[in-house]
Amino acid sequence: MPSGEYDPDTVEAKWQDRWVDDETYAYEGDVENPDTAFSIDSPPPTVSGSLHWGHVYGFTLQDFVARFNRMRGKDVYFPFGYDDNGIASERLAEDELGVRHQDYERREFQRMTQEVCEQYEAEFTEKMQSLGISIDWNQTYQTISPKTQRISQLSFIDLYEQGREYRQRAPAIWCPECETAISQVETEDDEQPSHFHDIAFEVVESDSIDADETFTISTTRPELLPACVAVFVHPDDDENQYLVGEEARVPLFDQEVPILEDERVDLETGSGIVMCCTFGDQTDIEWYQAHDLDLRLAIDESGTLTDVAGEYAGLSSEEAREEIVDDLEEDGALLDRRAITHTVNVHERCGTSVEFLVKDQWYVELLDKTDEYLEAGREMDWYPEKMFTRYKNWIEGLQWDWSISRQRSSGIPFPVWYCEACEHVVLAEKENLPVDPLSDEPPVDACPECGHDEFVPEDDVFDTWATSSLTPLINAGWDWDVEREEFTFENPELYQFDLRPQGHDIISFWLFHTVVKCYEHTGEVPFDSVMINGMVLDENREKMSKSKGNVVAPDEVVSKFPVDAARYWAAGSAVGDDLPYSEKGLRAGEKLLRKLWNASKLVESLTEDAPAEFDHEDLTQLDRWLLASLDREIERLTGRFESREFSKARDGLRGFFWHTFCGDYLEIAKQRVREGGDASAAYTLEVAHRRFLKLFSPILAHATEELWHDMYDDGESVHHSGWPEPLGVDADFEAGETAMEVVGALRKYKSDAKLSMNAEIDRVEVWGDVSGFEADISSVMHVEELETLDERPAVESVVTGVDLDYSLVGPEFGSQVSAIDDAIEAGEYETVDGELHVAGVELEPEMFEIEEERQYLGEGEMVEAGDAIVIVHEEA
RNA sequence: GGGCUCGUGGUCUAGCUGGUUAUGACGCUUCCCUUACAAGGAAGAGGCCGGUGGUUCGAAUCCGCCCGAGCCCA
Repeated sequence: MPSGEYDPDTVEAKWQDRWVDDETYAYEGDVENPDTAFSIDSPPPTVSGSLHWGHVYGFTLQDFVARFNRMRGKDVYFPFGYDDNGIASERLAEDELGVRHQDYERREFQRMTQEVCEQYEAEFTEKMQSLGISIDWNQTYQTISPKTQRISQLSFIDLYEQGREYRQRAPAIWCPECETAISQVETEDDEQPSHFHDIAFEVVESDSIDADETFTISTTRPELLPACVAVFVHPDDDENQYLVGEEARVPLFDQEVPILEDERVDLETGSGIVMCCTFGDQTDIEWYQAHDLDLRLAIDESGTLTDVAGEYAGLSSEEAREEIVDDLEEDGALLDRRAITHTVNVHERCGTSVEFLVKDQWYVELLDKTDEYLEAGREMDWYPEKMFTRYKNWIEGLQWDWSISRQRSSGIPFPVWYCEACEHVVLAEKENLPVDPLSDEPPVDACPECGHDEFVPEDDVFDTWATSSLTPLINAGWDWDVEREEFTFENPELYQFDLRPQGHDIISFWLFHTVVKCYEHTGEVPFDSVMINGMVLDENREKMSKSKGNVVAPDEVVSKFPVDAARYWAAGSAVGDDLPYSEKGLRAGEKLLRKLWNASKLVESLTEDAPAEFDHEDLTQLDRWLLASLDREIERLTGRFESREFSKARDGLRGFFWHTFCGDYLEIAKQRVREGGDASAAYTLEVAHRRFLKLFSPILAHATEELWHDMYDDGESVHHSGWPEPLGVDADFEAGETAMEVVGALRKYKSDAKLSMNAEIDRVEVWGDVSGFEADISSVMHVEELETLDERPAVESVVTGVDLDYSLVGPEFGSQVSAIDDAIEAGEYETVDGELHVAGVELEPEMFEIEEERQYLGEGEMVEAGDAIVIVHEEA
């Protein structure tokens, strides 16, 4: 029985433990009847040791959907994935164990990583459980596990066999210090001192160019001269326009390269003419792709110059730079050398300037099927709908296929070998997966193409998105059935997934790639619906980031506020909109918890003798009115949960509970029960209260569970108690509304008269239909004698103006509306037979309403109550 | 630089298929200890709906431009 103050610390921890121990949220898994499952494909967070507040927000929104559907009788599949297949966890393992991944066989290092991650995963689990998210803890997976590796490799093989993958040479970002490829997100900008070298290039003699014509190029990297493949001039650069279409001769190395024009030339830097080398920076790569330039690879993996550099081959790039500068000077080609600082791309981990290398890389073909992928996106329901635009724009802006190769030493390997002689691709057998070609043998003894018997293993690994994009397949147990020679699902009833949650920042990567891959593997769009969540901002509406130091730690919040208060906060904005962290929002949640708790204590004390059954026909007007109003609220609320309008669901339910139930109804009902043992009221209180607990349960998961067990059923969780259906009770809504307005008017009267709310009032007259509610009004407002008037009391009405219905007047009279307004303002109008004659036109009765102020001249004091009139008589 | 989204009292928001009185909550002011709750109740103040043009009889709402914020891409 609820008593005293609500103690969330104890209550929440108790239920979190019990939910886990009792497996309250376990997925039953009825494969027979796929319609009962409601499956969620929740993107797994990166295991790096801490969950941030954004995770809490995202998971809480998913939990609203999960709990609502569970209440509606669905068998909810809510899994949890640990994303430990990535750079973050690789580094974690290296740091914790004091090792380098290069020193281990890939599989072994992954086992070590998995072990290190286990501790962090346990922490994740504990934290998620302490947030009360209704995850089924029997359904977890790790992206580094052999099972996931198998699925990733199966995916690769399937796409290859479908002809959706190809291999091509392309630039990769390379750290010469770590001797590894890195992704663009692992680079950062760094200001470094350097030198600008002004170097004279000769123009190759032609019909329009004389033999000794030269121009100047400014570069910080003269060692890249041997890699120069073109020279660029800006289209707006009138002075140098004559060079476009000619050829330039590179000093010292003498290769002749085209002079082209391109808008990406920075006119402000150096001479405004720039050389393009393969590759010095990102722009060089763009030029290479845009202008179909040659490749001249002058620097290798270790930062050493190659044979392309002729006599400089074998030197490090620093050594080569110095020698080349010296030789240029000797030749007279070095016109100037000056110190500058400039921004360079460095590896965030070691600070070394990155190089661009050209590597063979695997691609998933996308560009030929963008229309289909767009259509696939359209087949899903988007919450909110507007976020589909981002998916659409992303697809429409695609310019390259998806590169899935990463030249890293750990990660999930490509299950591929190449024939040493003819480069024929040999794939692993599906039943043998996962494999690592670096340690495992290919499945054939000789090349099926040329018969050669030596193979080169592919040493690249998959881009992590290539694995992250398979979570629906991981969850549904996708696998290759050797007997039947087809792909199968262990839990086919889960696919398509009913809900895919996703942050709006990664729609383009995570969601898009997942849709593409699953669509290609199954021929079906993986998700029935997508729910996009916004970002959590700090209290000043700024993005949370470690460097700003404005990150909110979940632990801190939860130690200060109840988890249910955080859940209340999370329901505070439209899905898809960013939400600022707000302690005020959390406090509002606490207030609601307190209100619910206190109201429940009261209901408990009033319903001890409540009958289990009561014919609804025999309930009093007020009781039927309350239940019928609750019916309406349930319908509204259900619709809002269905359309994932959590904020409206929350505020609507809160308002109804707080004002209508606690404010209007409970005040009356408690007197009826206390003073007369009213069974109708006691029954209604209990029915309504049970329903409120169910309705609040998706949001206030802990408090409702505690109250439910205390008051109604210690055996079953409120979260499995079933969503209430409307009772279909008949009621006179209008009379009920009027009665509540009369009560409100009497409260205002007392407030204005500085009377206490339980002060007695001698006599009240009411004009207006409150039939059936008279006794309720009297008892709650302590009215000795309440009289309803059949006739409108003698009220003197003073016309104060005319209220036009512009939605009718506007279309009818158009430009005359302002004249009508002016005439009314000036009082120049009259009513004739119900019509309003004004400014030379006649308005129909439905177009206007005469506004009047009512003054009561009789005895007692008049209080307005909407359309009703209340007259208070005090004997004094 | 390009695309998308957002901008409403001090704060967070509803409304945004155009209709004149802009919703609710938090905070604030005044009053009320009424035995569920004073962390409650009643009343009240506070917004020219980011700015600026336009469409219209009428714009928070539709359109153009500008400013600011967030995200993605370059």
